[in-house]
Amino acid sequence: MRDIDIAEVAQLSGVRASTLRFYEEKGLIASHGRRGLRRLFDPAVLDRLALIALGRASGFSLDEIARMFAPDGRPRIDRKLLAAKADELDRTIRRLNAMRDGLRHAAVCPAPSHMECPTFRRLLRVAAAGKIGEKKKVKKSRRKSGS
Amino acid sequence: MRDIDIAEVAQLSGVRASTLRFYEEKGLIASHGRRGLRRLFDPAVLDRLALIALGRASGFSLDEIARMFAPDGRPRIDRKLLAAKADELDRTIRRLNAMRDGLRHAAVCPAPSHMECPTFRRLLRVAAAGKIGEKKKVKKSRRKSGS
DNA sequence: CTGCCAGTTCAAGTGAACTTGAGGTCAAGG
DNA sequence: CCTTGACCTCAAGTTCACTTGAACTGGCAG
Repeated sequence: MRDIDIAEVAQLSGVRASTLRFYEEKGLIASHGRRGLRRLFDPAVLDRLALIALGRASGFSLDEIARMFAPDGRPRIDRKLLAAKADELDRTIRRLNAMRDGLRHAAVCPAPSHMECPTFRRLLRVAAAGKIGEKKKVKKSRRKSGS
Repeated sequence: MRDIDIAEVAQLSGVRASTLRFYEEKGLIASHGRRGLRRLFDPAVLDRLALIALGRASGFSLDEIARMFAPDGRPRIDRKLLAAKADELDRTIRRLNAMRDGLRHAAVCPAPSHMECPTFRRLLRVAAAGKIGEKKKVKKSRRKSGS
């Protein structure tokens, strides 16, 4: 099963063909040849896509991810950068934990209005602090698979 | 100290004036009047901004946040929605934890290439799974206060 | 009274990450 | 051989969350 076409890559990875073309244009992935005009990919592109997904999920931009690949295409990830991202992620996780606890509480809070609940107000302070301090946010993509 | 102007709100909240106008236009906040043409805000707008920050930080879009306020302006947050968001956040956190561990490991991994490291490959599978499953991502904002 | 400057409006621009549309091509099946 | 349909290219469009620019206004200091 050497060389799979874009439809298959899309199928196997869950990434749209248009996105795959976009990624190729950006230099994030490479097609290995063509059959007629159809791109042919090495199955290893699937690993690469997973790596891209990983990077995105960890807060890297596509450009940052692109920079992680050596010109030759093999991942050459800067370990210092990695450690820094891990730390950043750690801080994000801590804030998210506070958020989740706050939300969870607010969901069952007996106070008539959330504003009257001390726990909720504390959460608010956390949110505000995060915002003023370093402002980090989570964003879910709006595409397919409704939760 | 009744009624503060936009510059003060910006100062106190860390939110730019342009953003405040944008939020007002979107119906997320309201100015209570004007002195000349300058908007005057009730200091309570600061709570509201914190609430907005909280929402953003928890993954709500501005539109979703807007829908959380009753027409009269008081927050009328759906507890079920809150619980759902908390659960979502929880899943995100779990994935982020895996990411962080993976990054952390990759940063110190002795394997010559990350691709040859089983731990890194496991991380890749987590990333791919998350991606195909529900695809959630974290994004940091690019504004002020360099990390 | 006059000018300044921080505020105002409205439209347009930005950047990230894609998606969509129009028009074209080609390998395979009937 | 000819149609078909999946893929191609390239440009433009979309969404989100703001920011920026140009032109204007008006309260307050001097």
